[in-house]
Amino acid sequence: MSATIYDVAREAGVSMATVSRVMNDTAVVKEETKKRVLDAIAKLQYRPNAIARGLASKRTKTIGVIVPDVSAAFMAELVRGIEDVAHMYQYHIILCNSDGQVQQEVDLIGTMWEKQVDGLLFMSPSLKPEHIDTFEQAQLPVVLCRTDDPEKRIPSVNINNRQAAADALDYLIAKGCKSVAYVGAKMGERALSDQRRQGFEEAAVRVGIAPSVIETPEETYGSAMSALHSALRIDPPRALLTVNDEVAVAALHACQDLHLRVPGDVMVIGFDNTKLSQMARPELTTVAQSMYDYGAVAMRFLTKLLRDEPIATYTVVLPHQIEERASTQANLLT
Amino acid sequence: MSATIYDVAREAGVSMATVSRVMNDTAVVKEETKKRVLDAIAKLQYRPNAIARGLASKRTKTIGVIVPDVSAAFMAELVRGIEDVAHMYQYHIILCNSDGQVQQEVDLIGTMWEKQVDGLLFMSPSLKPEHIDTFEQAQLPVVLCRTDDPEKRIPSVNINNRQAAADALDYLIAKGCKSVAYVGAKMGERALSDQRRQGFEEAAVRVGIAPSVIETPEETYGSAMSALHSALRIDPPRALLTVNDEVAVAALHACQDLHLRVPGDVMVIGFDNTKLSQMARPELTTVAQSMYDYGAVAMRFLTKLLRDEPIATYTVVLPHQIEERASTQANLLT
DNA sequence: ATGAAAGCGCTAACAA
DNA sequence: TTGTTAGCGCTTTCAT
Repeated sequence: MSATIYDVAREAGVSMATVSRVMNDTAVVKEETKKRVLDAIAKLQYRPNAIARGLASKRTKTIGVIVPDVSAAFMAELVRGIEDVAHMYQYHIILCNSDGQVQQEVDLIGTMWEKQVDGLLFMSPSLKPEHIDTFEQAQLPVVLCRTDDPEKRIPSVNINNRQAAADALDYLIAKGCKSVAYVGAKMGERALSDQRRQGFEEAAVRVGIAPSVIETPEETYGSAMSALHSALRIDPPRALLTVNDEVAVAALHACQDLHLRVPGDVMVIGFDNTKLSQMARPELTTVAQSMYDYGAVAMRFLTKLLRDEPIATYTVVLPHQIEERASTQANLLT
Repeated sequence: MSATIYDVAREAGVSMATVSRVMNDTAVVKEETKKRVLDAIAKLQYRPNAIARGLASKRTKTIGVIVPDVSAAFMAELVRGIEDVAHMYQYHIILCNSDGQVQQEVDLIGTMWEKQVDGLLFMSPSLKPEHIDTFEQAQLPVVLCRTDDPEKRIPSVNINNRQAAADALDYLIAKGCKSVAYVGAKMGERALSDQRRQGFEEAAVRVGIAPSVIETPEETYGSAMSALHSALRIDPPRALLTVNDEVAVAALHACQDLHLRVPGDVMVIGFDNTKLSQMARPELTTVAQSMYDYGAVAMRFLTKLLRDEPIATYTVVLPHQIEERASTQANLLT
């Protein structure tokens, strides 16, 4: 058995309260006593039991992180951002994958509650009433990350996906593209990918071009590849705006296969600015938002909530900008 | 405040011991009593406090996972494998990033100990004596994953990197390549990338070709790209065997830039079979090992340790095989 | 089959 | 400045 606070107290000839005090720096302790305690701690190789601590103090210094799937490259970057900031503030994270399934998500929120996490970072393709109910029931500080709550009931960190898609379209129009197609899947009604598509469609109407959409079963490389192969065969648009970088790379390759040059014949613009966008040939122009920052900001937001720091807004909107690379660098206007 | 076991006991008109019994199924309880307890639980929306449970039972159903960096695509896949199996066995994971720094790793092992995790999954570029000491001190069941312990002191799950690199070389030789260069960084002495390089060098000597190595500062796309640009300019080898898929994609593009055709002029073979290998053009031949399985097997191994299940071997060696794709599909022999 | 009671290792009043 | 003493919400003997 390893040493307890009681062993340290005895070794140092003080009470356990004093040991607790020097460990947590929660009250002034005489220098000399403090030294004795520290020595005892070192001698016994004492490590406080975080579980006991959690039970007594009702704070566990751990936060729950629920994501659809860490193995998606951009999610991993985002989680890294979360973990780094958590570490800065001495928090640990319990990571769970939900596969975006509501029942699974609800269950996980429940278990996080049982685990007495101090707070929750929640990511989901789209927020449902069940989620809200469970949050309420668990009485847990929650920050949504990359997950939109149209009614703004829960604090959240997002980008303006509608605007971002519109910006991307404007950019392509300015480049001289007369026709643009959006490439993405049809997810739930409020899903992130839907917002991007809507942003595109609205902007298309605004600038007076047809809001044509190439639908892919899933938003992955393979799925997009087959959808694009058939879609691009006849009358390909001048530009492709894709829901994410992975689909954009599929677009790049589909064009190649059909002997359409990028950017000469077709321009391609991705979304998310993942590492992938720089590992493609031609390099990919993409709507940039640092995934790492996304996670970092969300976690920082949660620490503010947990430490009762003043908060300017409960609905953080992160900036986005277009990262211009080779896949759109051609001048069609001349 | 939410309900406690005591509230449930009172509501059901039984003692808390009985409530505990029905929750944990740890002794026979009369059907009728059980029903009363279950009803009370439902009525009060009772959720057991996992922290209190952990303190009393000394088991937290939590395992620590220490990785160099989740944001590396293959690590994320591996972590997903861990989490899925953990979930199957009702464990949760606390995920930490160490950036592969020994001090950081030692600190994390310590905090995981404080957190009373039931076990540890440890990944590191190379195992140092400090790690072993800390494991011993923490008295924690540990499984190394993708981390070699040459002395076999700690249970581990690995592939045979030496053999895998040798196999890759043999494959290229059989394809008719007369010269092959290895591309990778010089990491620590026992690092995984070093084992791959050594396997290559030994095999090269065996088959009688020069063991030429192209060294990259880091094993990333950008870093490899610049190293390759200068290295391939004069007298490029017939084939490139790279330390991982990311570097392999860099190799693909570097060749392209220098007007070397792949696989016609230079064959390229990667390592790890990440999603990336299928998203490259030409698609990448690679030494395959499912990263997901890597994590899943390691976690399953740990559960065996924790449940005292019989264990066949403490040093699990996962199989690998060459996944043949376009980047090596040319016949040089005719 | 059920209950009573003693911890698990710590924090946080409250005293002194 | 330090010590005493209750708990925190459970599990787990030991009785009954």
